[in-house]
Amino acid sequence: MPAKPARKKAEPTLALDGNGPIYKQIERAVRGEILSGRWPPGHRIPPEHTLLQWFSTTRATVSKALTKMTEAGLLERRRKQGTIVAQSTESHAVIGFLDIRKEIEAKGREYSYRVLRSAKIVAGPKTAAWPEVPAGTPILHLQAVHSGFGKPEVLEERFINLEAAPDAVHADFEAETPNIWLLARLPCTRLRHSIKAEIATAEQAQQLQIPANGPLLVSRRRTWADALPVTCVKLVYPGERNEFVGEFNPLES
Amino acid sequence: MPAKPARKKAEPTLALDGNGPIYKQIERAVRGEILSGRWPPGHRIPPEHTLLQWFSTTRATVSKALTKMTEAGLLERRRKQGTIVAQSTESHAVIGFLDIRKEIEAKGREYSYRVLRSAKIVAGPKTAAWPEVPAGTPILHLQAVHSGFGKPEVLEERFINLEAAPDAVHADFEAETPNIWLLARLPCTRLRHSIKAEIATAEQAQQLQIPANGPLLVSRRRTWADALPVTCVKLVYPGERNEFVGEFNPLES
DNA sequence: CCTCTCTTTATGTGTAGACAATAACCGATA
DNA sequence: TATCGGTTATTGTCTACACATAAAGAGAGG
Repeated sequence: MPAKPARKKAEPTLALDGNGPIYKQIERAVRGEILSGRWPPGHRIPPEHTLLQWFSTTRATVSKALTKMTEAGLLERRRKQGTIVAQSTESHAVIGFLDIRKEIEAKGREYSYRVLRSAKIVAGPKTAAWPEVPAGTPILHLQAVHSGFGKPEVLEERFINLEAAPDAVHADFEAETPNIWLLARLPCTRLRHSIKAEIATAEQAQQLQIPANGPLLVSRRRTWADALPVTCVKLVYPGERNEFVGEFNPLES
Repeated sequence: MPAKPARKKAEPTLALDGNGPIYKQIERAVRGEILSGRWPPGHRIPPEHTLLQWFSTTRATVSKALTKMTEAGLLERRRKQGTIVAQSTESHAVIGFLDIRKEIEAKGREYSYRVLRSAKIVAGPKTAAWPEVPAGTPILHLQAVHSGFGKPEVLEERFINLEAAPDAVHADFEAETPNIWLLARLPCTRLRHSIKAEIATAEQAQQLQIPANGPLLVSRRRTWADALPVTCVKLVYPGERNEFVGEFNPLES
């Protein structure tokens, strides 16, 4: 005798849209709840067991969708506790740091790289920006300009740890930029970078062919191969002409 | 009659290290080959079928490891064609863009947020930095200062689309910064930001209490909720005192 | 009241196998 | 030779199930 089903939960039981793989449909459905605010930050979403019934699929598929969203920072999952909507939707952003050659060529300009100075030194006061190398370490000190159509675009000042890359003294960096040369030889297992703004010195302004005291965007990067410091590079961009742009789309991937 | 086995491949058949989940061990093993240069960019790695034999596991597990690395940009996979090591080992980096309040409080300073100006305007020449809103859209225009111990740290100029967030006119942004306020109400589905260097105007220098013509780091962000532009914000940091730092460890996750 | 243990819930990881989709490859044919 | 078509290798997605692991909660014993 079928008595009144006595609404068990009255939850709307999300629906799939039939587009593409099931795990992506689940992702869209859940994301829709979050983005619409129906599932606010901190909300505990139904457990996998419930979702697999709503969507008539298996745990592996539901889990794949939720795990992906967790990696994207949209959800937080804990055993026993369940899955909750993450608190901070915005946290960090990705910025493109392409190969400078590609950057310049992408603007349709002919690329050239010219080494202004190349000297073998030892770590000391000159490498103050690179505190990780012990004083006395042999270092290759490079100063160079990246240009497009002969017009200087970026200044580069680089230190290369010759204990990590002894061959660097013989390399032809006008044929292959140090960045590329190093990457091809030594794995980069750690990278640290920073960005700041500075005012152009007279020398920099002249080298970049910009007015004196103009703004500069300075990017400094240090890389390691395992525990061994490999290189420290300072890239100087004219502030007026350059902008680092990043785009982040929480909806995808 | 067992003839000489005639070395089939002589491939070293990578080994697992026994630490943690199998798929992570596979990840480390493969990453090791890539970072060491033994598998250079463009190299075709053994198909899943081979790897699952090397590692005595199943396709699902191998696939999980490789798919994860693909999402991280280390590999490229195509049906039938196989899996190859991605060309650009270095491509982009993550930069922390935390809540300014947290940034300042992390330095141990007492945070305060003061609204300098708040005006209801319509989109037009004043919102040139925000081309996505059609002219005539009602906009809330805010100017504010983030301070630590009373000392100005960051200038903020913000536009809020009142069609997206009509309540913003009544919000008390000194109690809750616009960033937090908006995030709690509207989902951010797309975010676009850029960084550039500028020279402080007299007014900015005075507001930030820095010398005139000093360097500034300018970050501009625009966000969308689905297709609807929500806010456009320009954050101005004194270049001397601030640095955006990011750390990236290709070995993890 | 506190602490310990047991149970329960939910996610984390793994196995085994299936079919689908894609694109390279190879052979047959015009 | 060039093109068409079938075969095959490889990844993409899914089902179904199993056991491991973390943590909350309940109950027993002090």
